[in-house]
Amino acid sequence: MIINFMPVAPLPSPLPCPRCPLNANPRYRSLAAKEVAFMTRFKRGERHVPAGETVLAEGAAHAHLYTVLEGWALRYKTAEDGQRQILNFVFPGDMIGLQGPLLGKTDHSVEALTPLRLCVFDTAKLWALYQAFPELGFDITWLASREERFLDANLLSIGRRSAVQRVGYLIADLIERSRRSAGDAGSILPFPLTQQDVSDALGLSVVSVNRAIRRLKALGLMGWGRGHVEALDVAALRRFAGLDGPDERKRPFI
Amino acid sequence: MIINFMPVAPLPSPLPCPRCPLNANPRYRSLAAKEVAFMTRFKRGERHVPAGETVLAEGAAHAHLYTVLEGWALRYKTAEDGQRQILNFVFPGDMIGLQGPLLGKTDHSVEALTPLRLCVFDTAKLWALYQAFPELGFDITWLASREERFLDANLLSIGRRSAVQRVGYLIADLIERSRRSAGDAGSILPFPLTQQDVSDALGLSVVSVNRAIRRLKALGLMGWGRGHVEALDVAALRRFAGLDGPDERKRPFI
DNA sequence: CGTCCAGTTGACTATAGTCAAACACCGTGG
DNA sequence: CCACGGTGTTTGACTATAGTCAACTGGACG
Repeated sequence: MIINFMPVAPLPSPLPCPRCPLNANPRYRSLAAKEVAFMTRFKRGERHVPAGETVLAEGAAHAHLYTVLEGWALRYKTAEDGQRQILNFVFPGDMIGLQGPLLGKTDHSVEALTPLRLCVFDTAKLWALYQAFPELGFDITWLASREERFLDANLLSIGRRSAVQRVGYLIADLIERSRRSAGDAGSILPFPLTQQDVSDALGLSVVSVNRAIRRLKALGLMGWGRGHVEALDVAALRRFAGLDGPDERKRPFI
Repeated sequence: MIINFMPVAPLPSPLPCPRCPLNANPRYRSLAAKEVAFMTRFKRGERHVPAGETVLAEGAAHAHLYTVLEGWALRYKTAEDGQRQILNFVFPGDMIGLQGPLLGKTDHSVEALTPLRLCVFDTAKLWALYQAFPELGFDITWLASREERFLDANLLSIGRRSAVQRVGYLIADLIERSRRSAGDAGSILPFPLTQQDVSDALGLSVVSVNRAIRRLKALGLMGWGRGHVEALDVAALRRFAGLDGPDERKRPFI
């Protein structure tokens, strides 16, 4: 079965902020008219990144800050011996590149998993945003804090769970986040990760990931095919993996 | 050898902000007079927590927000089976409890490793701080972003390094952070973690941690005794563990 | 002097990693 | 339309790293 991932047609022109797709998502907290007006001036343009390409490279100084409008990406670091560790996944509404303007350099890289549509901001204007709209600054802290919570959970998962549980955890989590950003789309969901990606995210070998996946399939908890997963019993999968109920509250974005 | 950790004598009265010990640390970015004046109003009082006690419990709603003035703490999560995973360590100048007011609940617990002196703020006033001093809001985002970077690094360590390297990494990192918060204090440093703590931070068993420590001792990279470590060759230890050079820039605090 | 806790050690087990080969699917070009 | 190549997945056999269990040591403290 082939599932075309996200209809990122070669989009002609940048979307004006009032028609921002994020603002239309009922699961996201929408911005007030005044804020949208400000964002229009803050927005610099758009950037489209093909799947597999690098958005941001570790170490470099970056002039831009992004919010994902469409698509998935991943954040990773590379160890001395060349192995990579995926730190987290990036979904629509998430920001990319905050570390640069704050800490002076970015310690991780970001790569597109699917074609990506990014909203571009000038890092130099970040401070102006805090001054003009403290509530947006607050939202940025919110986003940073949420990222921290994801990392906390990943750390617990990698540090203390078995290979099968880890895989279940990751997939259940991604299913949830995917549905939240794109709306429920039946039980078969596009899933742009390879088993190699999963192993890089969980600190496992590809072989172990493969065996874990087939164990989860045998248990009837999920299905896996090229480019998609089947959400058979997400509640049971979450329970198996030690994930608690998803957070249903609306989330902000910038 | 016995090393008394931190001279937290039963301190009589809260320190006024102008005499805040953090502001005196040359490695920390000091606050402007106007900011100190604001913080004086923002500060609610102080809280002293004995070593081993809980500062903040997972799940609960907390009315307070803290900045560590003196002492070490650790942030951890508990897995379903009761095992704990230490997420990160908390040093003077770091904030505790930000997740509560931002995300609505705290997903981790915090425990004092040494006697702790905390500066107490009302979470309800956090938003007022963003409005009155956007630059302080910016600094809070800075702190959140820094925490994220620590977690990124830990994730790489736990996911992709061997037991010995992980232990070396953690100890080298803690030596660096300890020195930064307290000033260099010779090669023998107070170190309030047990090997059990180290194993909980690294997703290892105590036995493995013990063997790793003696391997590092045999290599002449460090020393270990009850309540202290000996920094024999920190540069070599960092290299061995895959840590890059420490960040020398001044850090903010609230 | 005895208890307690942290640390240490050895023997054995288990989980996950490595290596290597085969397979399945998809896209390409003849 | 089919052969071919590449990538991603699957499997088995073997290895290695770290975990488990259990006993013991040694210092600190009452």
